[in-house]
Amino acid sequence: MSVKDIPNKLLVIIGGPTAVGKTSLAIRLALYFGTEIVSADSRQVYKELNIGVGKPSPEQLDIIPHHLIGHATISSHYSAGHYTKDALGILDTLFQKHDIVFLTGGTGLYIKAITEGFDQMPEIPEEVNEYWTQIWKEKGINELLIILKEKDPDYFETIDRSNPMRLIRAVSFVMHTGLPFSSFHSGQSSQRHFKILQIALELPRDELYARINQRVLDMLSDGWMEEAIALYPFRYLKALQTVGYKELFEVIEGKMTLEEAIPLIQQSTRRYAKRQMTWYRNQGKWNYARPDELDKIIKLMEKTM
RNA sequence: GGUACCUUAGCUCAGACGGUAGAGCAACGGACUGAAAAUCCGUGUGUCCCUGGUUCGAUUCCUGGAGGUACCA
Repeated sequence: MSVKDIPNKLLVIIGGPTAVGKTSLAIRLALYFGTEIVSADSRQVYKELNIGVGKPSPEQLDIIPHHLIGHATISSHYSAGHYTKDALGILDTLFQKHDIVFLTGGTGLYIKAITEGFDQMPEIPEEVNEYWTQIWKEKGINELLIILKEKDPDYFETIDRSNPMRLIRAVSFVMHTGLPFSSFHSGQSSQRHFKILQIALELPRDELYARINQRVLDMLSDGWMEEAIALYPFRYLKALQTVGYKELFEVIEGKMTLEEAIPLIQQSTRRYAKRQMTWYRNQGKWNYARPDELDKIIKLMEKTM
């Protein structure tokens, strides 16, 4: 029997900005409902990244089985497309055993891929991407705009034309496949065989920012610097374009001291949190709750089931 | 205690024959289909220290306070 024949399956998504308390709340809920947790975090997928990305502790991972944490390596070019496939596969398996499954993490795009779907597209080899990145670096953004305007005028009209990464992706796609990128953007939501309840955790901003500042200090005393030193040789990998690691690499290079880096790491983490909050406010249908409002969340779940 | 200088946005500071003001950083708002902890776009948020005076009009000039900095005692 496949999942599509079983009604009344519920996926509860716990979103919210970094450091708001997603992990511990999800564990409490998963314990209460006797189920498991799927992560939706674009940096916790890497086995080499630990302290600085706020992975659940080994003790926490012992309490509740977690999925899609540390299953990829930093050299593997893991992306939202891979995640979508992996996550849907795991959800299928988990819903064989459980009526309720929790999905939690801070990466809005990954969550959106689950709730609304992600169009199937041909894989673009990494070298193609690197080639056009090089062109951009050497000739500037205009070169990419000219190509895109010719090969995919529709997408050229809608794309953010000052965003190099989007342009590189679009040009790579168009030049490699010979097809307009826009023709793959159906904008259609996928049907899922489970119900979805989205809960965004929130805290007053002062409180959240204080937690972020403290968490950066905690991570450093847990050995974040040592982790960064070990990862320094890999600093150019995409996986390491990550809040905090970037600053610690500069400390290693002697460009600043750790004392100077700490406020900068706290600041970029706060900015990251702000971007996440913007996402939740404007993408998808979220119910808001504080991280200590367990009862409210359980009631919402009962109403949905 | 005396003398000089300073007090304008969250911070560092510009500025205006007198017509309620602007930079950098910070902050805030936004976008978002394969790097999304990435990347990109937008926005000045203000008792111009307080108090009287001159003036049609004072943040700007004058008086008197308060706070700060430096030097002299």
